[in-house]
Amino acid sequence: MAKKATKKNSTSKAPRYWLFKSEPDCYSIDDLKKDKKTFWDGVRNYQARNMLREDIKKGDYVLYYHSNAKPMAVVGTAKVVKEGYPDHTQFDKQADHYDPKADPEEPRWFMVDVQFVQKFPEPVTRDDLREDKVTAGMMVMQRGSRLSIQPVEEKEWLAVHKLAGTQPK
DNA sequence: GCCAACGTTGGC
DNA sequence: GCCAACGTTGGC
Repeated sequence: MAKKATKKNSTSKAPRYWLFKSEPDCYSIDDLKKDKKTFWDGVRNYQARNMLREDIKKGDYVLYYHSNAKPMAVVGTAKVVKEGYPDHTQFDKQADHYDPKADPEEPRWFMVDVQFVQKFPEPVTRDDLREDKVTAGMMVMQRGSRLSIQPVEEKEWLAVHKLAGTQPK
């Protein structure tokens, strides 16, 4: 049944913002810069999966965060160029994130494609993020925040760019 | 290297 | 369905 046209449709209106974590030893902002574009494979957490499958839309903006690294920091940005589709590495026995229980008929794990946008002149470190009132409240700064895909607010997106000394693109 | 926070697994 | 054990993440 069709929804009433008067229904407020706030979800599809504004551009949306996310933070993607990556260990630079595994795949860094420089790798993305070199490749221009990549598929974001290997996410094996249901909460993150749901965002990849349902919430993250083409054109959304991504803060690129280096975890388990020196320094731990937001190091640049990317944008979503393809919405959620099955992560083929779940079926690949050779892959790091092979999932023996995954069923090709009903894939469990999803990924999106992201395109390089910019690398910040300097990384915005956790110390930097902690010192700014807005960015201090980001999910990634919360204790025990393990989610590898996180929603970001527009004001946080803007504040990170301010700290980076660069314009959002 | 340590350990807190979490998610997952498996026994009951 | 509970919950203890275990494994992983990820900051410090």
